[in-house]
Amino acid sequence: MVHVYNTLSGKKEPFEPLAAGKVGMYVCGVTVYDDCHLGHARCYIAFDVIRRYLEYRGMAVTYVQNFTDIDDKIIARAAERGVPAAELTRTYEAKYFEVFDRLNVRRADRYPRATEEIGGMIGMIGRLMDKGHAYEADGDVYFSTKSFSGYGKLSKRSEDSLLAGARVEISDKKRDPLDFALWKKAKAGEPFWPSPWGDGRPGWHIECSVMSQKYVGVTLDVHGGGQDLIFPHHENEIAQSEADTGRPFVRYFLHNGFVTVDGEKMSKSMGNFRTLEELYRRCPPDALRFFILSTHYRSPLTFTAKKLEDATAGLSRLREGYRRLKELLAANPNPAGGPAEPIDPERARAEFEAAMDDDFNTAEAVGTIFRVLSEVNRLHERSGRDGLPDGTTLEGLRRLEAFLKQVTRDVLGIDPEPPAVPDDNADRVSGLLAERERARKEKRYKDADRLRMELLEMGYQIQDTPQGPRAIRK
RNA sequence: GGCGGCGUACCCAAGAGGCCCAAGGGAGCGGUCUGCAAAACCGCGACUCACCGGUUCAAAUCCGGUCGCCGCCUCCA
Repeated sequence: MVHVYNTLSGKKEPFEPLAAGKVGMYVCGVTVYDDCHLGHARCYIAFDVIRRYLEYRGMAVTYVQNFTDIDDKIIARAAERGVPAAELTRTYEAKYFEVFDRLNVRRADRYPRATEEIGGMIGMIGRLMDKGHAYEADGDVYFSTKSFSGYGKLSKRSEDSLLAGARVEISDKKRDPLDFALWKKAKAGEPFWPSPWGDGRPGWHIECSVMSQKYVGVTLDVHGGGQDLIFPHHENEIAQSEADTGRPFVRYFLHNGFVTVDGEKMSKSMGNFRTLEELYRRCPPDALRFFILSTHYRSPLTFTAKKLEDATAGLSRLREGYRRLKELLAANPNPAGGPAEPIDPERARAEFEAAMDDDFNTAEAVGTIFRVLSEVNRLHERSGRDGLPDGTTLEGLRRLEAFLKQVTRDVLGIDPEPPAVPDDNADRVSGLLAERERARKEKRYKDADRLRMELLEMGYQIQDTPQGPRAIRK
């Protein structure tokens, strides 16, 4: 049974979707006016793995993620660059896919754009006005937070405590400082759409209420995003949607923790963010993904170059272990013997599932994988000397291999054996390798060492194993 | 000021009442292998979970307090 930490209750709860076996999931997407950074990566990797694990558990998941392609920042950035807003947003949408494909984040079933759902938003705003939850003021439309009794239930704030913050935008158009904009009157030179309240554009929160309802359903099983969206974004979405439909908006609210850099939140306003493109120049995307999954998704994550290196080393250890398992299978044709299994694949699976069932604890899950690989390595070591232990069959190892491949590649999204990139140097490398072996046999160690250096400079590390030398591309 | 989170070995990070006298990764050290290395593999590693009290037969895990760090309350994943 999957358990998830629900921000609504502040507790872990058994995960039971509204319709058994079907999960409707909506995750707040990016505002497309700038490059994506590590914080985005953490969020979308977390929800990617959540989606993958629910599918692994046999559920059919509908996953929708929006693009916010109209807002103040977009307008400002477009003006700054002298390009139309729509051109700017399309550029960054394309870049979004570029960087997230490389992180092996599976694509959502749909990526609705705010600008293509204006009609639906006007519809919902109209319904909210009819029900007395919204009011028009000089071309703007605001949601009346006082009209919705559950306001504050997600972020656990009372009206008083909200007001005490006193950082709410001051506007004399609002009847109450906590009210938020559903529709904003157009200023000169801004993109606008016609509406019953005059030309304007939607507020930020309304798009998610409208698009999630349209593409996922009235009640979402899972709604996700970063912790910074809890207030006001998700709080406001609840108010809009529940005031509109009278039904629960979300069963399980899931929020990922922040990425900090040098002890501070990484964000656009801090100017300390690491774009993904930038990071890819320093480490492979799969190592970055592995790094992110090494911490539970709700915990804070501090970025340092050292941690990235540690993760890279950890990932290659994982792959080396998997390679050895394959080697074990290939090199040991089914020996005669009884049914004894050196490693129990079912136990490995049970441990992995227990970790993931517990609020998608990928850090623990990765630990279970390393534990079983450790056993694989020991077996590999032993079999190198004496062959597989008496009474061993390969059936269990085959199942273990299938299990490892499934959970690392399909659930965690990390291929245990990444497809070999074509290597133009292959012939030359094996030539040099053979030459070095000859030199070693003839005890011309100076020559052998020179060849080793030569290969290293080409980017290949030699591993001398009992089975002969191998060249590993760095 | 209000709300929330975090503090576990040299670094990172799971664990949330007894399975823990605490997973896993990185680094380090010891060993195997090697012509020597490197790599790889194996082994070792916290009498203890920021600190102080308390509850309990039993606490890293619950409660109270203290200290330190961070986030949200304003656009933000």
